Amino acid sequence: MGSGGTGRRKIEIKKITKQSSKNVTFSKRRKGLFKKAEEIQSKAGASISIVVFSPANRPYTQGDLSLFDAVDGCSAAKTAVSRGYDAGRVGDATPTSSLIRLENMDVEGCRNLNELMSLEKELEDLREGVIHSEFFASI
Amino acid sequence: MGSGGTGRRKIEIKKITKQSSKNVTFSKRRKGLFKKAEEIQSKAGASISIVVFSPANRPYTQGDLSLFDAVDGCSAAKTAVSRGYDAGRVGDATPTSSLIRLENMDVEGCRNLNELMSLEKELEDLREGVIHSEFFASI
DNA sequence: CCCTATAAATAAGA
DNA sequence: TCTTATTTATAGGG
Repeated sequence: MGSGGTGRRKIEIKKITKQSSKNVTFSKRRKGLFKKAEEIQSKAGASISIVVFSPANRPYTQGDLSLFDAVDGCSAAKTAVSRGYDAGRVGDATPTSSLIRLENMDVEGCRNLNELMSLEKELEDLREGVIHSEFFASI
Repeated sequence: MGSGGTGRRKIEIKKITKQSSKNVTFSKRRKGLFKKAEEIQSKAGASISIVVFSPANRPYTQGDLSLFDAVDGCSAAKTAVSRGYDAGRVGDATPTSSLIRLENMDVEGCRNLNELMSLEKELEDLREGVIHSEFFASI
């Protein structure tokens, strides 16, 4: 024994224990996220779809994924929305694909949605300041 | 005046005030949801994509939407995951489309992913009970 | 899984 | 937009 004593088994246990609590954190927080998503749907009347890839790349989803097709139906708009409101961080799944998609976008077909999104951004900037106005009605 | 006194203007203001606070609720909660999604990504190492349609059908997204393609790449798997882990509530956008998609699924191409998901479900059932095990490592 | 102390989100008021 | 009382989420331990 003495100064060594760091058997293989001890190291293994330490590593796995850390991973285990990381997994617990992921599980609890994913559950919390999905719960909040459901609340927004029921309390505020929104429609939400979520895809979560776990640290081990296991997929979890909530909501009808065809909601994504509503955005997906116009790839350019989809990419634009994603880039406009995104923090830019994606994880390690497919980090550069939105750039690739951007080059193949159908600009003509997306005109209306893009205009909608410009309007959205303007409203987003205005919203906080006029939130109490009695004549501001649509979000 | 008397017992009437409910002028047109008064009714308008009341209606818009209610809608306004509903919008405030939606805005605050959407912000909170996106914040939590970012936390799970940074703290737990997950990858998340979200699409939210506001009560007025305005789209908000977070994350690289191509994550959905990773699921979307196999429609059957996508639908299966959605149905397996979903609460079943979708809002009012396209409530039945996942059933439609199910009929067009490419079963052969999805074999591996479907197997993965069966395994996932088994693990999901087991996970809570063995979460403290030193040899249970992957979520 | 449950419990609970602490931290975070949020609804309402101004 | 800011503040705050209250509700809700979560980390850590059992």
